[in-house]
Amino acid sequence: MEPDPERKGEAVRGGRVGIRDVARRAGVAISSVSRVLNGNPNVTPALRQRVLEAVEALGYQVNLVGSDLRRGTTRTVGVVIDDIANPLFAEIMLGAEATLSAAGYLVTLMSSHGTARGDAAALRHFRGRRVDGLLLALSDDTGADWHAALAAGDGGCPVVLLDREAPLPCHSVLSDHAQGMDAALTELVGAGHRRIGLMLGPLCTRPGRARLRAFEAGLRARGLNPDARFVTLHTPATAADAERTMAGVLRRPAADRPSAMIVGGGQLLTGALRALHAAGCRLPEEMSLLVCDDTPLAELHRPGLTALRRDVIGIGRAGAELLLEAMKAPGAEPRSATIPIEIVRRASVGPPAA
Amino acid sequence: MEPDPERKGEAVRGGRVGIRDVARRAGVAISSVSRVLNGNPNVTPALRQRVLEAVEALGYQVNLVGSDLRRGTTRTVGVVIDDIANPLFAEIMLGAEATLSAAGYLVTLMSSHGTARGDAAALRHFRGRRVDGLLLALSDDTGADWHAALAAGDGGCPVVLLDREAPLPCHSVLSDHAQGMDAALTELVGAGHRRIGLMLGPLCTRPGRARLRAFEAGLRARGLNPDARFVTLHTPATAADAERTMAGVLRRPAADRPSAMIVGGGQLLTGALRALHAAGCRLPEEMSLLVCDDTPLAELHRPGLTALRRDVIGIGRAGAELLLEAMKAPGAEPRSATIPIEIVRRASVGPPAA
DNA sequence: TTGTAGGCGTTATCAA
DNA sequence: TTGATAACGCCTACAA
Repeated sequence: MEPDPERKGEAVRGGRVGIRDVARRAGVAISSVSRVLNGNPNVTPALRQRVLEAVEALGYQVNLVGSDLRRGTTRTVGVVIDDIANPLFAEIMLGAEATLSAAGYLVTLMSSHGTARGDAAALRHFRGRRVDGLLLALSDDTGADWHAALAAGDGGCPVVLLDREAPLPCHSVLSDHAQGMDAALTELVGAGHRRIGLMLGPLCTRPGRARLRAFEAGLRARGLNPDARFVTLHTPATAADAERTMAGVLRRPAADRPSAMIVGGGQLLTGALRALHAAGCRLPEEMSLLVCDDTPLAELHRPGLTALRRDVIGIGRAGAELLLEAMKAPGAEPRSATIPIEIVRRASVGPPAA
Repeated sequence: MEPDPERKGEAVRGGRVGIRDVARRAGVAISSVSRVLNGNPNVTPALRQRVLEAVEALGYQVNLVGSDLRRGTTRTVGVVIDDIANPLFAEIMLGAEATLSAAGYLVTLMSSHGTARGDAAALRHFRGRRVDGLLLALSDDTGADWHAALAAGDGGCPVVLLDREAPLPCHSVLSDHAQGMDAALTELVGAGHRRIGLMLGPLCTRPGRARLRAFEAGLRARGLNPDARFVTLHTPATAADAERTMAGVLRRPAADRPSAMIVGGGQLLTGALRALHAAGCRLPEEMSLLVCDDTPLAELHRPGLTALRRDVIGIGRAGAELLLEAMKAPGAEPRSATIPIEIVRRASVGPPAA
């Protein structure tokens, strides 16, 4: 079987209709088809008409891979998220997408499953596919590998970090966790608590580190000592993990456990509440509870949960805006936006039992 | 300024290091670099060594766009989700990603913002970029445009619909909403309810349609008539919208409003609970509540919310498995998996007040 | 206004 | 085992 010269490349093409087929059918040059499809004004209505008919008749759809390759740009930005189950994530995306799509960019997303490997795979995919920009909430911002990729600078696309940090200056949107944690401690200590516990996610991203640091510093500044037994890290921050931790805390005699707990974001609250309910622990009579992120669960739980809140949509929006600027002026000085955190008082904080 | 022949194409290339640069530096042919990078066994260790050194030294990263174009395949599947804020979405992704990444596929995601335009944009992106398969939970499965794209069949990649339906046979994962709604009605009617209200999302996707149909049929089968005043559709299904609806219901005199409400998935529960709390309405004494999807909020709310539950991770897994088969045998007969729904009894359903 | 042709970065075929 | 080369599908000077 000799390859039919009329159909060369057909095996690789997969039998799809290509721009050539359209051109042939319309009896015009390939470049004319391209012009019509890209809205180039220098086209006779008659020619446009014929091309459009051929496109319709053949059901042609552009192959954007060819287009991307030729143009060297994709009008697409990639978002890497560590934990797609985080209740805040949807709102961050909302803010980012609104801004970016208004500017003509498509937004695509990959989850990195809480692992540095996932980060690397997503980065390889997006950079390799030549997205025009990247919004990164990586699973692990402590690795040296992606720092190198950032440092490469030239050749890489503009990047904005979402509550992550790198050893070199970098565009980023940073929540003011120090301020938030301080407000939390003020609230709890003000209510009379001295034994305060803390449940956090992993330390390999900024929120964990910032919250822990602020917690320890804040306690010391108030003349208290963090009790290492009641500060727990959860990697990854699953509900099941948090439930075990909280159950363990609740098994201790009341006098020997924290009178108040601060629970970090992500899925931790779900697990903590499961354990609390299972133990029949009343809030705030038997224990006070303060959550690091405000969610419908925190709001609608009875009693309502005192929580830290930030403008989550604003995080996405700020990230998108920084990215748009960076894509416009790739060389510009790294800038970062800071998102304030406020406390929302509800009913889960009260005076300690003892 | 004449273009320097040594640097031709540099403007378009954007000054990135390419495979040519690596080849030149290593003193080998381009094809040899490609072989090394793709793990082709027919390569001398010495040559491999030199190439790897050059790659390292230049910080070279493959341009997957070129690779995609040449190969005609991407080892990537696209997922289109109507509502990224839906609490179930993360678990669907979890199930799908586990299965697909084990099979060597990367999973990328786009949200379609609850609009048919969003669906179209996402589809154009993914198909145009030649993903190998598509998992679709579109915002609107009633449009003729994407049906045409599906029918095109040849030329398009394999597709699995997630709780969506098309006029032609198609791979799909379908939740058994009829069964779920029937269980819900059995529960409520069994508790003595006769006036049952329903809050749903839009009818432009299957869950809305299937639930509504089953609701009406189920009531009639039990000798009851659905009261049109208490069946509300929400497009899109936002919390604010649901809150308004529920507040409206609660403003009516108790004798003239439903004694039980069934609340659909998505964000509707959040809004409904806000209104219920604001009105100080006690569950189930003053009204019974049953939710169409089980979430942490339903579980941890006090009183616990009776809910319909399905194996959400299983939806993603089933979708991924169907897609893997379809990608292996593109011509195969469309198959569909059905996901059962069960009821989880908690405390929000009781006898009617009157 | 339209056509011709070159090249984007890669892989695969073929010859050496 | 290695190298030269021809596509993949598209866009864009440039020429006509």
